[in-house]
Amino acid sequence: MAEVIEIARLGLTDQVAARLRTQLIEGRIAPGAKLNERVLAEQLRVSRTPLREAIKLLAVEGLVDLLPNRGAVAVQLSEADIVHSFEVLAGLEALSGQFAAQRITEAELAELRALHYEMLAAYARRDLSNYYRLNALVHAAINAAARNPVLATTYTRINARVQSLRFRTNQNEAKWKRAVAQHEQMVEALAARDADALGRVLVQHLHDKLDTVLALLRAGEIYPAAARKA
Amino acid sequence: MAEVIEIARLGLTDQVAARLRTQLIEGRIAPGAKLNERVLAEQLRVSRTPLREAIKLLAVEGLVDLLPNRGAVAVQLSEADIVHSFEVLAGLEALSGQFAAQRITEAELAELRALHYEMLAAYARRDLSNYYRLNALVHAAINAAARNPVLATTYTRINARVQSLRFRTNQNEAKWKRAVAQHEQMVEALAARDADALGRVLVQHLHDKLDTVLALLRAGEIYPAAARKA
DNA sequence: CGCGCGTGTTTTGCATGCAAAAATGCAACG
DNA sequence: CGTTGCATTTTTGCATGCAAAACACGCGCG
Repeated sequence: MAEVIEIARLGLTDQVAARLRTQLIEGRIAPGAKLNERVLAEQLRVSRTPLREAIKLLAVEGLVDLLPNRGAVAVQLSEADIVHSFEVLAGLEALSGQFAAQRITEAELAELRALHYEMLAAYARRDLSNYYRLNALVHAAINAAARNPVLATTYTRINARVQSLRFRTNQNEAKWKRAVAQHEQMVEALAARDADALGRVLVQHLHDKLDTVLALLRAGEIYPAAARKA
Repeated sequence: MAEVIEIARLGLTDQVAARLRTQLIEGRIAPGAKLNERVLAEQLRVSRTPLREAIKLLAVEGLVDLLPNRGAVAVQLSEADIVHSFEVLAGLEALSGQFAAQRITEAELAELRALHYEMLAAYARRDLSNYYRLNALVHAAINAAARNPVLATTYTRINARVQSLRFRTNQNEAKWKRAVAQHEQMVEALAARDADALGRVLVQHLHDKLDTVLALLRAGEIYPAAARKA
């Protein structure tokens, strides 16, 4: 809270935490993989102390699982974990949407529209990587418009857990089209300041996403049998 | 996630974190107070290493503020922080209520009623401390009935930040009566499995609580001028 | 009298060392 | 051939040591 203004370059612990977080979210450290302190410390060129601190941070964030006296492993979400996470994410997005609908400025709305059109462009080109990037920016813009930092960080933290799963979805053309249509509705609802409509669209959007992820999970495409070591 | 079954006694870091967390929530460490590593390490009879790790955990949880190269201080919530926290808590409670209304069992409902009546007894006796305890148990029971551990821990974590404020409220008879009436409505809505009604009551309940806290804050009764050192 | 500056002290941040717990390998035994 | 027990090795957990940054204080200067 009460964020200090100074830019304060962060300590080693935070740098290490950031690097590991990225690797976990992007799946570069496979779910279920054991995090060996000595090995990671050498890889990252730091001593074990800041590394250990970073790992504990990530444990609080829910990205790694801490086994007492036996180290840490990258979390491997069960189907139930995924459902629970999406349930909360949907609730938080709906909340975010309601606030955003009440609080968004014309300038923010204009920027959101711009992002939306860029996203449509990426969709038209079937440019998946840019689509993802812009998609994330749209949701971030809605969160920003909600003017609630607590909500924003809470959402971000839970979202991080399922981010790696979402990386691998959306090959399906029909679902993609539907997702784009929902984004269209989001912008409309925001323009109309219709909080309830926006909430409904966002919940539905997340629900669809959950379906996609679960389908892939059940098809065994997400956790390919044994998790290899990091 | 994927909680291991073994009871695994926790390490020093977690014990220290738990003790500090309690002290912060109960206000025994005053908001704004600086946390000196050497002093705390002596008080808790541990070396600085597990203490430092614990402090960083609490920073992620939002209970302390970390100033790079200058240690940690117990968070002192601004009015905006409080409003933001309550907005999210209300959203999470509403979500929790919706799930609980759909998923609560008869046995759980019976236990909830029992807790509710115990709470009424404490209210009748103006037994504030038991009222608080039972009040917390009622909300915990609703969270449990929602069958979503992610939601439960998210709620608990954000609630911890404002817990110390809630400790000092409810002297006001009229507001207390209103809070009890709202609890009555919660039980009714749950019995009727009316998710929307429950959600509305919970949101209103939190909103009233926010009003109370803000009133006290503005009266200067919560952060009494200068925060003394720990 | 106020303000900047330099020095000594404190405090944080990180690396390293050491002990305890867990994993591993191996051999003896059923 | 699998299993159990023991010794060795590895790995985690905590304490301590050391360097750098922040702080405190007094002195000189304007």
